[in-house]
Amino acid sequence: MANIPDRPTLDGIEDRWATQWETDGIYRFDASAVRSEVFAIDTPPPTVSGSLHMGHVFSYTHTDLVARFQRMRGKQVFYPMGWDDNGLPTERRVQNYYGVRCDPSQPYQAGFEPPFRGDPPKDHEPVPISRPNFLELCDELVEIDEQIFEELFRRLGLSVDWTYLYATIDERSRRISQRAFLRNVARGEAYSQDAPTLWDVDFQTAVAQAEMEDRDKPGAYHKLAFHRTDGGDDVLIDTTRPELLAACVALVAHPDDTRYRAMFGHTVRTPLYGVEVPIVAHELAQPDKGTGIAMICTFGDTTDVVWWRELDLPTRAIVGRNGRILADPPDGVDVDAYGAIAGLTVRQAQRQVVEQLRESGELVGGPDPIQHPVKFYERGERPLEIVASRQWYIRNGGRDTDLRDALVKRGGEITWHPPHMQHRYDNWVEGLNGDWLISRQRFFGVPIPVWYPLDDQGELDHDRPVLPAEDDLPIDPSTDVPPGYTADQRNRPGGFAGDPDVFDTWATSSLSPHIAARWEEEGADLFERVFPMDMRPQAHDIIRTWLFATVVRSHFEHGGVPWSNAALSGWILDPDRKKMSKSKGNVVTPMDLFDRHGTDAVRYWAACARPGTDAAFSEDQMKVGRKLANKLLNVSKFVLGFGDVADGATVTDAVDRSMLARLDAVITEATNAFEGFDYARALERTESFFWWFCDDYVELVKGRAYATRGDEAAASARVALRTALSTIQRMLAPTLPYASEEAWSWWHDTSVHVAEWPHPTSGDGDPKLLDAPLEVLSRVRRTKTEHKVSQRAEVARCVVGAPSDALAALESAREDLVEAASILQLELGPADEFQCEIELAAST
RNA sequence: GGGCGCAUAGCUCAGUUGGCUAGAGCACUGCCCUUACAAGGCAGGAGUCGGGGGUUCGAGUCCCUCUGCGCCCACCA
Repeated sequence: MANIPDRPTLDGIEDRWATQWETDGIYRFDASAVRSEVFAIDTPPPTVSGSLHMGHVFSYTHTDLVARFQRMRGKQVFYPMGWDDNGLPTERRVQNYYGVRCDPSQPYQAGFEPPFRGDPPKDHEPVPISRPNFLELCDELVEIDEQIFEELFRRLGLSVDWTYLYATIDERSRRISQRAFLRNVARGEAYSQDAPTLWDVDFQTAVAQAEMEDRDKPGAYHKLAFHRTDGGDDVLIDTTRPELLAACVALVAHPDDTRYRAMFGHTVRTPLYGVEVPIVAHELAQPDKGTGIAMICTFGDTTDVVWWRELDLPTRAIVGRNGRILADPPDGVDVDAYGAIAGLTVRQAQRQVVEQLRESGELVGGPDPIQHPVKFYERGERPLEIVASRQWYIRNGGRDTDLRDALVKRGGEITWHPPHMQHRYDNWVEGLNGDWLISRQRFFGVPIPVWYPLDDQGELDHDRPVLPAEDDLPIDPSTDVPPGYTADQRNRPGGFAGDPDVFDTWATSSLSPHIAARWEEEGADLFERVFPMDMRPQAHDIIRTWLFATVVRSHFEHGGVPWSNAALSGWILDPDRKKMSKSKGNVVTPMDLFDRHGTDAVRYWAACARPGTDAAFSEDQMKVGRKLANKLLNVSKFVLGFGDVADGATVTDAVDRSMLARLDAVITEATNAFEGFDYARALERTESFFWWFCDDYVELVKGRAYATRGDEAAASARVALRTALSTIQRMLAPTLPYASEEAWSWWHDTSVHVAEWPHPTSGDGDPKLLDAPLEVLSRVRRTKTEHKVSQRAEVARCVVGAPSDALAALESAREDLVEAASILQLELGPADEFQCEIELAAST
């Protein structure tokens, strides 16, 4: 018997065991394992440009629970970690942290020192710096942030193999991301196109459909009079965007609308600008909206894009990439009227146009305020505009029914936890209305590995992109020179130009299985050992982005799904059921909670939430977890305190066999639950058995175990106690890795986390045998409580009547019962129904 | 407008093919220093299972319907 402390404690065990696990490498993945021996996890790489919050603790714990279970089941668990550090969030953080902004027109400054490191004053005007300088600061800051993340995840006890750490901006990620893209290009799955695109005017980048969200904003209907060229009455239209009047290319009504049917084919002149535009018909026009006839502008919204494309209308763009009205009007637009809005922001332009319309008398109604949904970039502050620009796309079924159907079918090949999350996937894929826009006009990202030839006039030829060889990856087309050219031909007629854009962050993170498993990297055969992976854990709000994008990439590259299971986690809510947010100042830092309650306790709280359900933040629940961990140490001390059992000692007593039979049922249930990713159910069953074991079984057999009735009787109890303890320690190990390891270490040389997950003992005990004796014990306790005496007080006489089955059970537990309840005289007799009379001894 | 989920004790939630008197923890109250544990243990009160209807010998559980809350999606006139 090794070293059981006199006073077991949870204090200090976390540092000790975290260090030991790292030293022993117990979470190392065996890279020689073959696919069938592996359980592979596609860990979500967290965005590092922010602080870690309880949501991270919550969902990453869920994954770790499954990982630990699978490891104990004998699987080689591939459990990598990654940082999603490329992309806009990091850029924004760098701007705010150093007080700079990226301006690609600035020259590079060697040894540049940023004006601030953390919290520039609010009135500080960001210093424009070159792209390379900006990227250096990005690299510097993510390194700091990643260090903090790693410390937290280690403390949380994630059984990650840290040797497989990756970052989405690191060289391997860039190479794999570019390689996969080139394959997509080669197969025709990726293409570039000049087309109307959702555009954020502040970040000045294109935005994908998946990053767009509706926000309810106030707006107003303005009723405008268009003048018929054939001399009829004015045509009245309602619009919320009068500032786009100069971009108007047509009016549109529903083909069946009798009010307007006669006008189709005729033309009107726009107010203010006097442009002649046709009246056209299209089914998307809604007769019940506004006056039933709408103006089509290039481009006011995505419907305008559809009309423009399907009705083959001209283009009159007036909004620039910076969100301001272009300096020069489109052809045919009245120059004087247009001059009043040139250079204004969209908002200013609206006021100006309304003023002009009032003066001209062409504003015949409104503004009438309304609330309506407006499209925003999810991180943006001003409404999205639609501008025409050349962008790269990957096909995703948005323009191709067959592909869409195939991708929906792929979704069906994944097992979803919980199952109803699949609806969100189906819903999203079926509602796609365009291909996946992957290029971004940003800086800190994986460069799009493409150059374009310049013709003799210096015009870009986008139709014949120059691609790098795979062996040369990763490349940066802004500094690297394409094959067949020399550096001095850059941006010269007859030479080449590099694509200035980077990939959207999802375009790289959609390859997380490939990056983690080093797909097609030199000398690596890891990928074949782990792919397709077993589990993709992630939050449900990024089904439409990360999950779907990963399926798309895998579908194209491998013709299959990237993983067999998707486990979706829920949100953390305030105790008052609102989504936790930083702004409300109610965020507690995870480290602080680890310190106050212990990591196991925090993990316990997370483990209590069923997969996919939202959970309330609850320190009370953590206290329960703390109690459980504490109890585990104490009961371990008690059981192990009897010392080693003699060789060959077996469980002979029916009472003990009954307890083990109950335990077997719990093992089976917990195992099945865990196999189905339901860590919460597994814990709940284990935990409730555990408390029953401590409160009832242990109390019942305690005396016998002390050898009050001889060594042979004691041996049965001791063997049973140790068998149960071993099982319980192992079953609690995923949830309480620290306390379980601590208690396990008192009688084992190796870690509980690589111990074998328990199997039922397949004994022949009767699980119901203990019901009647424990009922008597419970009644005795109640009687003592009611009479306000100590539980140690003696029972002078206890008369129990019971049916034959229960009577037999009581007989077999008689000695244990008498001792545990301090019964002086126990009389058992047959009765039709259970009855029990208790007579306390005269007060002591 | 379409889709999905939730509603059980004051609070957080179990309740998996329909089946004894609906459970647990927290909180609350009372008792007990019982040699594993007082950062503990034992015990207690507390619920018209959101409303209504139906199927059934029997419904928290299945069907219909209504209400409330939440999430996802949707062409901004």
